[in-house]
Amino acid sequence: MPELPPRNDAVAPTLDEVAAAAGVSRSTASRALNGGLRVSPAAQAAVDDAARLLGYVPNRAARSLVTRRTDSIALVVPEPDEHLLSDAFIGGTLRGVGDALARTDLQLVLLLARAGEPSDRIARYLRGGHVDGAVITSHHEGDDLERVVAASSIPAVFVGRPFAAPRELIYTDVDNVAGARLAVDHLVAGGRRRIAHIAGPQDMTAGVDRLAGWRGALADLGLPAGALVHAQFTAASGEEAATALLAAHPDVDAIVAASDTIAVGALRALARAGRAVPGDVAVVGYDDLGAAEASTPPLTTLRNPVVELASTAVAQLLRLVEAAPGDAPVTSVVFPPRLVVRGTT
Amino acid sequence: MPELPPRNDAVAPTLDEVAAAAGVSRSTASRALNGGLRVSPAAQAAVDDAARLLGYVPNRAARSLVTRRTDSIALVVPEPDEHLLSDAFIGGTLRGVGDALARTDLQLVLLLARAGEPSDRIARYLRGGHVDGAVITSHHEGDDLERVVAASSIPAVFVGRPFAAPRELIYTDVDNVAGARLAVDHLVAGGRRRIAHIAGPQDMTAGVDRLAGWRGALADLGLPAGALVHAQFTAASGEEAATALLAAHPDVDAIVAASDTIAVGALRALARAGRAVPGDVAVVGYDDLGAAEASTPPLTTLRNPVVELASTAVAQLLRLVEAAPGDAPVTSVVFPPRLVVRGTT
DNA sequence: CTGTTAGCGCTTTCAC
DNA sequence: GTGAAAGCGCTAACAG
Repeated sequence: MPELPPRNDAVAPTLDEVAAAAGVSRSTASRALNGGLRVSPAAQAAVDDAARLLGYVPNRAARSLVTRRTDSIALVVPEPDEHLLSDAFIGGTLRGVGDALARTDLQLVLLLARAGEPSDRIARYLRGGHVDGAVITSHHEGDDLERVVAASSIPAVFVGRPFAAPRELIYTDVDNVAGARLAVDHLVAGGRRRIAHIAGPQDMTAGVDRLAGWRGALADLGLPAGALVHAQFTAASGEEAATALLAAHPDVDAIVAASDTIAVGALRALARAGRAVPGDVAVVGYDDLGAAEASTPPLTTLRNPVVELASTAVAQLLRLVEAAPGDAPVTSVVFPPRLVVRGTT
Repeated sequence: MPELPPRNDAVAPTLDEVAAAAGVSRSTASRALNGGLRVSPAAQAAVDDAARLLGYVPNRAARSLVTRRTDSIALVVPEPDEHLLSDAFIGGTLRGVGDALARTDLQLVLLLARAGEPSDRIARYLRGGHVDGAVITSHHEGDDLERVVAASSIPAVFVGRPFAAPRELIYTDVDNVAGARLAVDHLVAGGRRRIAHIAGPQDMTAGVDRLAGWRGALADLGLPAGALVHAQFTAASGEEAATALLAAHPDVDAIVAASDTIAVGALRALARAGRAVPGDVAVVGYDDLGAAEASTPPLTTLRNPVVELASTAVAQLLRLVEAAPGDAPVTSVVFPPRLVVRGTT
């Protein structure tokens, strides 16, 4: 039975103490603790016991100083606006990230941009080598994260297609173009012909792609270009946009909204205008993150698999981080859209 | 003009390189970079320039190895369940934390419990000294975080009153007891007398306190003990509970729900039962995190200031971390409740 | 005000 | 299989 050194409770035990307790050298203790390559069973057992007894937890700072790995990845949220934080987006994303990290012992560092602050701070952090990689979510055109990532050598995966250099930047996304087409097809199959779109912000590819899908579907079906208005991803903005839409185009019989929040606002505008849903006007939302199901009537919508998007992003990132020179290249992943039919169509 | 060493782009520049570029010793460079105490203006300028030119970013691992500070705090989410992640809770919490961290250069490490996993991993992490402090949110009775925190010396602040040792554990919370009383008072003022409660989970103090407030208010007002059912913090559970409630007590004229999600479910049950709201039955929710305003009709509710709760928790934590022996003790902070009257009362 | 000198705790050659 | 020694990048005495 090895002699145990006095336990200093205020300070975490060091590897030296574990080694001493186990009666081996620090090197052997280190090896034993890190997979046990070239360690005798006896030494291994002694070290394991000592570590457990002492409640040893390796000092990550010391380790990463020498390994040059931090065993942590960053989740970057460049614009924590109302939309992102109050919707279920961030929650779903966290769950996905958590799931993907579950089998690892990586830590998650959250990098939230601060209101009105250039992404400079985040860029410095990322290139400072403080994390092994980054998942970047809620990315807007104009914040220079794309450039930073492309320029630096930090492994990174975007959640949601970035604007530029799609060949070089890796991302996960749902096929927003196909999703919007699905919405139009569904509405047309339901007999609608005057299908309007309330587009989302065009500084996010989700907004751009959904608009493109709606437009493309109408064109492909030989339908006239529908009415188009723009909105932010909020109910208030959606309500306002829908009100304007109804005023300018009283004959619309369907609305494809760029998000469920927008659709909920549209529903309100329709109610105020005395239009029955789906009797007079059908509505399709986008995201299915809770608001769609909770709305009255429940929204027909397109599923945005944010949990899967996030967990896949982390999985790809880990591949990127671990990549050896000869490995198959890590690729972007695009999920197919799925229509969820409820009460508004 | 100091000679610049060749810039090695693959590796971040070290303090030595900055010092060499500035023509000073490493210590002087270090001092200059850390507030510039006892550094000549000339040296300071030279170091600043060199650091900027080289794009120097201090290595946190190396720094924290010697300072014994990590310059990061943890946000602990012991049970990232459906409720927490899909509601606006986590988003609001993140915003609050982000706000409070804005003036610091502390990093945020997110510790998410994994499904079915004992909080052991989190406990080890916290006592491993990997963070300077922790904010613990969504804490349930039974996860041993309280014990861990009380036993270890890690500075910690709970968001939401913990169960045990309230004297020793610091927290921020809204006064949930007073909030529920406010709800009852409001309903009574509106002429209601048969006021039921759909209680939340009793393994969270929010659920316990809201129940206590409802019960206490009825007693104080000399009203008979109202009908009581239990639910999880979800709409589906709330609907189920409300259905049972209406079956067992058809004469209720008001419901105090332990959360807005529960209230939304109750609204559905009432609609299905053909009871007009607020005509036949008034409903008060709790939280006002978006669901209340979005519901049809909009819910009267009690505001749960999650953003403030979180930012205050961080503020108190920073005080705790920085505390010098003689300082005034850091205390818990309890916010008064605020009733938001909308369409259901 | 400045430089020299020691480490912080850990992994990793490199001999044995 | 094991230990000795070196060093990751940084800060903090301590002399000067």
